[in-house]
Amino acid sequence: MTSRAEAADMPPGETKTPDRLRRRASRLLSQVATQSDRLINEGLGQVDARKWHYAVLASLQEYGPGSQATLSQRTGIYRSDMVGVLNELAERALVERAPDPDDRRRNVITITTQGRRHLRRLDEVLDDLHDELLAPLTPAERDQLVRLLIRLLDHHAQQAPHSPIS
Amino acid sequence: MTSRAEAADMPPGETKTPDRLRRRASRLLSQVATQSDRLINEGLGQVDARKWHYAVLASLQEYGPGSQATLSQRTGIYRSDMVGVLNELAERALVERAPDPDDRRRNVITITTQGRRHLRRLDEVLDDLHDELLAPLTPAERDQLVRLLIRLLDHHAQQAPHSPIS
DNA sequence: CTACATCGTTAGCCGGACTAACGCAACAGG
DNA sequence: CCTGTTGCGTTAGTCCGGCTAACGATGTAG
Repeated sequence: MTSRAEAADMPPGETKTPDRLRRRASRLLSQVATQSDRLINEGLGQVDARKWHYAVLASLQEYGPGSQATLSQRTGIYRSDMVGVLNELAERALVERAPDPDDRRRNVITITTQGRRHLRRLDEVLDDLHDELLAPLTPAERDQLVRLLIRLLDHHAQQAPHSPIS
Repeated sequence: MTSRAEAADMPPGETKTPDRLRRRASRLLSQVATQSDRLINEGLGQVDARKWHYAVLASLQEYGPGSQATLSQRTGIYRSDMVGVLNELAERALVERAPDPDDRRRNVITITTQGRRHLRRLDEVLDDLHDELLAPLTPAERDQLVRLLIRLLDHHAQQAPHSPIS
């Protein structure tokens, strides 16, 4: 319908553009995302971290302390999974989980000094990993890619379940 | 809670961009891929299909019949999962699975006429879905995105496990 | 006081990527 | 001809990430 004219009525056996498989954005996205995830997970694994650790720590550093629900929205991590992530972070003393005196249902999560140090380390590691991930692209292209993805995300993040901020 | 405490322990002169969470390509990729997957799955679900069906059918149409192992490489679907996909396709008579006389270990998979018709339908559906997925982008930008992703994929697909063609 | 919403937490589902192992067939070399 | 190796299809199952459901404790509104 909304594709390049070519497919209207083709004899059976003829194709439109020869590599539709390769060009379908959905396929590309999921495949590249898979590669990316593998890379990031392996890399972060070597410094005893997971990508969620980064998300939470960065969110804390940039937007300040918050309840688990808040962090959940900021990072896009489900609050059911947030529990485990915060456990891991608390174990490592990168984060402090204290009951909120003003609302005893909540925990206030604060990043510790160690946490900040660790975050800096993770930022370095991630910079390197992204260098590897985006190796074939020039800086301008990397920027372009990021911009495009952000626009897609912003467009779809609205009516998404749980609709995360980032 | 939304206190932009940044200067907290930032070494003077060295300022991180404030929304690193939002700009990390790895995060963007996985988030957009998730949205994309949701969209595609829902859309295809409404015509009793999965994205794997499309991958296999398109591969058959474009590169001709092949063994399951061949299809596996062409589509990136693991051969252990290919079994199930082909079962589904064969149930629907979109594909024929016949033993290869030349090598009795193999099955030769052929697309049927029904399969070709179904593929055309799927292509339409996918065109629409991609229109929705890429809605915020101009045609030029969509193309740019696809190009960038292809380059990333090609770069990483080499040393990947199972290293699929597409 | 009652009804309802929110928070943290636990448990569990589901789909997708991936591995292990099997039986079978093909093939290469002695 | 036998023998070890490799490729094939299949089964089973692991692991992980996104997501739902439900609970007890707490807060809030009528």
